[in-house]
Amino acid sequence: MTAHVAGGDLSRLRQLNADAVVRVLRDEGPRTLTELARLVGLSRASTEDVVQELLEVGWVAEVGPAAGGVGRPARRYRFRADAGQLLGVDVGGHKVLAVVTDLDGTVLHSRQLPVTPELGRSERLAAVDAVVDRVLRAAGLTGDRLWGAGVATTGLVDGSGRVMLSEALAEWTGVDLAGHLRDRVGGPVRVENDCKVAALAETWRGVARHASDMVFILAGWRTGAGLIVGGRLHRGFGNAAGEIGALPAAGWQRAPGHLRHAGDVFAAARTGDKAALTAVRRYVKDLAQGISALVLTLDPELVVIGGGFSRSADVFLEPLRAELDRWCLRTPEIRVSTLADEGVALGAAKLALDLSAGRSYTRSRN
Amino acid sequence: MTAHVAGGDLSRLRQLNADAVVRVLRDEGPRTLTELARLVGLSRASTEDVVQELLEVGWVAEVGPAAGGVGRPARRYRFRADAGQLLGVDVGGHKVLAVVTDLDGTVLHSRQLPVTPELGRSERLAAVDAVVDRVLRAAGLTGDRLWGAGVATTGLVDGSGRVMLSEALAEWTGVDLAGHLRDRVGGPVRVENDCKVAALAETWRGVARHASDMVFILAGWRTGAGLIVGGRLHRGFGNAAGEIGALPAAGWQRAPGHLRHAGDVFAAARTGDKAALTAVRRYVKDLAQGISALVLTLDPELVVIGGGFSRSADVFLEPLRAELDRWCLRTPEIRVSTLADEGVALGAAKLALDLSAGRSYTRSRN
DNA sequence: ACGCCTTTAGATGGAGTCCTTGATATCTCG
DNA sequence: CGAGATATCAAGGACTCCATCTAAAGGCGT
Repeated sequence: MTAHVAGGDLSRLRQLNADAVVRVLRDEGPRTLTELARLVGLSRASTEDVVQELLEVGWVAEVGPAAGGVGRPARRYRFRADAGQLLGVDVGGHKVLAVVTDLDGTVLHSRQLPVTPELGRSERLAAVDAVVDRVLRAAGLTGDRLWGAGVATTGLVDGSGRVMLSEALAEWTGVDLAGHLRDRVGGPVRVENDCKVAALAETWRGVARHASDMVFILAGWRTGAGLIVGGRLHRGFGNAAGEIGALPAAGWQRAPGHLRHAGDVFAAARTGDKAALTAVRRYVKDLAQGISALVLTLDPELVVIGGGFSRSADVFLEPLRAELDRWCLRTPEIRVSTLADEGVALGAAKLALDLSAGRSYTRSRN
Repeated sequence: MTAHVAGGDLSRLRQLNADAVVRVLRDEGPRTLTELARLVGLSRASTEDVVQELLEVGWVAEVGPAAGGVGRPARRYRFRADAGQLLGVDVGGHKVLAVVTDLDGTVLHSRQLPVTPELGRSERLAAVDAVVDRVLRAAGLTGDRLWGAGVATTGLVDGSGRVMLSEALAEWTGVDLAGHLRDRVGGPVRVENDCKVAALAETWRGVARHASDMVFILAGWRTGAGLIVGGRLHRGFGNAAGEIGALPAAGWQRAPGHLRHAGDVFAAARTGDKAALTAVRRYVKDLAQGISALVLTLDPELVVIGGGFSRSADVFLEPLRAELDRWCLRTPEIRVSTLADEGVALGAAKLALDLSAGRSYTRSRN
């Protein structure tokens, strides 16, 4: 058992207060000292001291005072999202995508390469290297300047960053992705399943920003899920949480198969094509079985639909809602992801950010 | 959004350290100052100061020094479980059970009354009053001496302690249980679903003490589940987490029906009775569908079987394990609850304890 | 332009908590 | 009975937070 948040030194208190200040500035935007003091619950004097230290270390910066208002103009401070950069990599079957983001999750640079599911292990790793190389060059960064890197890929991933099982990608089981990346970037590296980090991305920058219990559905030619429980990514004891597709009653294995016959089924369905509509209906029926199992288990506030099919959500969202109503005690709100192709990579960057949390807020003493 | 653990006052630091000391003494048993200091990470002098304060306030007590050993004998301190008492009430269909426990969850007194599912609302409430009355009298306590009270009952319960929906108990939907109890006991009162609190009890005093992700199954004439996720009870957005029985593929509604025909099916199955074995097999099959949906969703470390049938677990545990192996990616460890009839009431007491957490550790400054 | 009002900036002293160091106390072992 | 080991107790110093006071910097009315 690790030590909880078990008190400690005086410096720990300062750490907590600095963390609170940073969090407020990050979440609420630029604030004056007086506002900050009220929001974090410290006295003005102490807040000033904390901010002074954060200024020196580079976590915050001063912005021009707000115009208007009575009294002496207050200095205003903002979170310095540009204080560090994060790398997020999405290693998929059909593309490898890497992004460099700032600490707020704004994508600064993005590069990708097309690949195929059949590609061999070393070729895929080479593609990863190439994409990381390019995006770092575009950002004008070397790997050791990064605060951290996150990698997302399909399949089960173990705690050390090794791919334990990947059915969709050739020669991918057993790859030590974290080890591979660690040689190329400084800072910590973490590998995680793509559905899981996509869920992270939705709570960070997506449509689930204020949900503490959320189910993310990756809807595409593969189907998967990522769970946010109690505000945190839920991995499960063996990192296999959310793998409801294994349940035969949840027809996630066969679900996308219904869509395979026509060319662009969704477009056809939009025009009223009977066969396409039937295919979509079948797809939704299978998909809904799995989602309702997840929803009944967790009773989330929100279900977010992402993945490749999400851009056609207008076609199947209503049928899905109706189908869920049949099974769920309380059908949660359903929203469609707006993060497009970058969702997974963005979530990987968030993984990196969480990893580098607890970076020192305090100036090192002499 | 509530304020996280957002730093604050100096006194907050003392609070955290006192909390750490109390937790260590509670979890690890009596310790000397030197051991305590190492375990909580404070200096010896500071630890001494904290313990001194806890002694004055009554959270800890001194015990005789350990015999043997070289050097000056160290004073030893223990957590004072008897510093407060908790009330836990289990309002079920067939019995109403109330316990008074100490802060460690040791049951000091226990009283129960038989009831029937058909009993009217006011009669059931009268039974609750009677049982609470008796157990308090047995403990020599008045209601206002209690630190808190927890109540568990079947059905969905809302945040304010009102029963939103109960199908098993007559006239029970809409009862304001918390309000009813609040008139009779001092301290905070909380109401929760019985499966959920039974899960709590298992992590407190049962077989799941060190599991942070656990699925509790209440197996009886009703079937239900309670979830521990990330070390905490997971309630869900609408307090309906774990209601997987609503999924038709999980045959939890009909599962116990298979057992209804024979008298004591489990006893018969134990003797090799064919019909009984078939009934049990069918029961297990239905039960396993629901459990595997929960397990695939959460990937818990542990599944705990409780409820009335758990005393016959020897008959169905192996078939259940085998059935789960068919569906689960990784079948978790399965254990049988040892808390017997008192599990739910004990969990209710834990509910009360969590409620009164954050009670002051510090002497009030004049 | 000048003074008044309001709000913030910056400085000072005090209180609370923790740490380090050293002196003293008590037990075991030889 | 002394040496060694370990614990208790006390004093001084460092760090963090708070309350309070004075100075500064704007807007606004005259």
